[in-house]
Amino acid sequence: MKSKEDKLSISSSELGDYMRISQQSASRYLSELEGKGLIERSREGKGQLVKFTEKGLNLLEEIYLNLQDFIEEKGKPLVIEGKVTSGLGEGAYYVREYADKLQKSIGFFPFYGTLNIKPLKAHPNIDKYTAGTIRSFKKGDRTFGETEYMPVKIIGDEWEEDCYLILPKRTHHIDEFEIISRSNLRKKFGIKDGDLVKVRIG
Amino acid sequence: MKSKEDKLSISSSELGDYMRISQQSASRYLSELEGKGLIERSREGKGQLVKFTEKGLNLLEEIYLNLQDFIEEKGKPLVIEGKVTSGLGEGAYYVREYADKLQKSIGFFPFYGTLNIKPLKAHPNIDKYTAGTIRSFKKGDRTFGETEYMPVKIIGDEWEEDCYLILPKRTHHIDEFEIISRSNLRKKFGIKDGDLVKVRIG
DNA sequence: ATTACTAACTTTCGAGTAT
DNA sequence: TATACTCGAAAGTTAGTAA
Repeated sequence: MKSKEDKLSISSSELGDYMRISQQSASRYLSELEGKGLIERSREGKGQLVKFTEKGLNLLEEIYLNLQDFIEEKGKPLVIEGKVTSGLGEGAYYVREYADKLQKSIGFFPFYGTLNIKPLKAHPNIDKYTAGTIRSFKKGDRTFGETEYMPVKIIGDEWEEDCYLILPKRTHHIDEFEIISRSNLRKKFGIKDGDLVKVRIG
Repeated sequence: MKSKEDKLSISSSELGDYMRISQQSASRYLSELEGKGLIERSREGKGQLVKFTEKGLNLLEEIYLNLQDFIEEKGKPLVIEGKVTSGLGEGAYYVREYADKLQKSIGFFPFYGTLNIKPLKAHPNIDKYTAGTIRSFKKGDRTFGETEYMPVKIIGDEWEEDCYLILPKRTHHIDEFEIISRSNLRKKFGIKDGDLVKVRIG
């Protein structure tokens, strides 16, 4: 397998030997990876052809980028490209509830809405860029969960704006960024769903 | 943890939350990693300070380099720097036994000895550069195991030489390269133990 | 607060096989 | 030859605690 696009012809016992596990476990591993949609298989007379799916390659790349981020000590900021989406439309409600706490943390009173951005590809984990945390709190009988935030620059075709990215601690790994801003960016810059923007972190 | 040299202050329950496992398992993981010499710990009042050891960082780097090799489709050859060592001194004996088979495979009759080279740092797995295999065989009651080989260039300060690297399939992962050559390289170039050389593969 | 032991409980593994 | 199922054994996980 010289290229990541290649198919690999391997039998379950060869894989077992290579991994120093039994043929049975190797067979089971392959079938689990297939079940998770990470690889595709096709039976051959002797052995089977195995190749990564798009999803599998993305997972590998995510792991790779996380390691890269850790091992190569770059001062370079992280720039992630993504597509503007509508999210769940709850942004406005939550920002309203968190607004006064946000103001204390980030220094401005937020626009009642979020810009949701879905990254186009795998990217390293951004947790470590966290600048601060808003502790969980109650209003009446409703509990609002802990949320981290970090400064980011949102970059469009002909504009850019300093904003904050919020990272609710509970709903980890939806992989959609929620951006808090001073004003309505959709109106200010004429942004609409599907537009490509960059998020510069750090 | 912004740098790989940093210590991380974390409690076993924080780690458990982060990994979505129990506090007990997080504690066990840390203690296993410590047992394997991959991390160092020191108890703090609240939590513990954790940092990677040299060995741990090397393991991470090896994983990283393997992924890099797979994901970034470089045609660049792999160059690994290492130190000449004496190995176990068995080289001469084994080369003698494999000599006629080696001649058929690599096209020249090998010098009865190997140059052993110990890589200075982590490097990607070189299995995929294998050019051919010498099947296991018997001589009298002695069995000689399967061995793979690949062409490499050994590069010293003021010289270089085309050689072959042999990869005995049984004794995987000693992480010392054994080099087969046309003549006695130690004599030819005045190489001695501890000298730095480069191995160019692919 | 911690870390980490013990004792259940749960999951994973692989030898024996079926196909 | 293959792959892959079953099921008893081995390994991993965690609730309950001790320190």
